[in-house]
Amino acid sequence: MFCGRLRMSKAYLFVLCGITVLILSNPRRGFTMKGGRSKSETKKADSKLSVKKGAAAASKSTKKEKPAKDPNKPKRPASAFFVFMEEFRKTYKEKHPNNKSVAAVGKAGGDKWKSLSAAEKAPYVAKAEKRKADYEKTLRAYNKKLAAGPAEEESEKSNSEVNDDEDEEGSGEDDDEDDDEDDE
DNA sequence: TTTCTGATTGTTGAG
DNA sequence: CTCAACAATCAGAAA
Repeated sequence: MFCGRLRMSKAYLFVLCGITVLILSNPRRGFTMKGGRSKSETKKADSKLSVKKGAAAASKSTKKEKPAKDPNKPKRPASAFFVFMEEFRKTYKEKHPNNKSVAAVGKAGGDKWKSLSAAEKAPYVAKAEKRKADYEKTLRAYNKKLAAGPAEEESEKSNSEVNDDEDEEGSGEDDDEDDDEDDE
């Protein structure tokens, strides 16, 4: 505590090591304001204060490495838990409108999630899978774009670009197959 | 003003 | 196979 926040995130390390990178972080406000992702990760080590920081710090110490942050880079698909959370958050907010801690919602959500049965998780998992499929498609377009020409600044002309040959949305949206839950 | 932090679990990516 | 990072959220805290 004397040091205040020792747990500096990647961006912070950059600042300490080189301010150059920080400058690059400025323009990103248009894309994602929340650059800082949580670092709680696995609680196995119970290391809320370190883990990723330690490794990152070591790396940075030797040499500053840029994580190549691409604005076009597709974000990872939300897992079933996150899908469930989206809805859970609404419910929780109604019950606790005064709550402002995301941590509280997270805890409650996690607890509730564990309380759910496989059958109950089924719909969420199904949705998550769908998201994953979409993610793959997006990632594919992203890769292609990189191959096409990542260094292209200023689009001179509207390029239709991403449309890849290949399937174009043929998926039947409602794939609600019977859920024969196989719970053990 | 802008960026980071917290807390949850799951999934993905890299080693 | 295993570990680590990151996915959303939202208001507050810090620089």
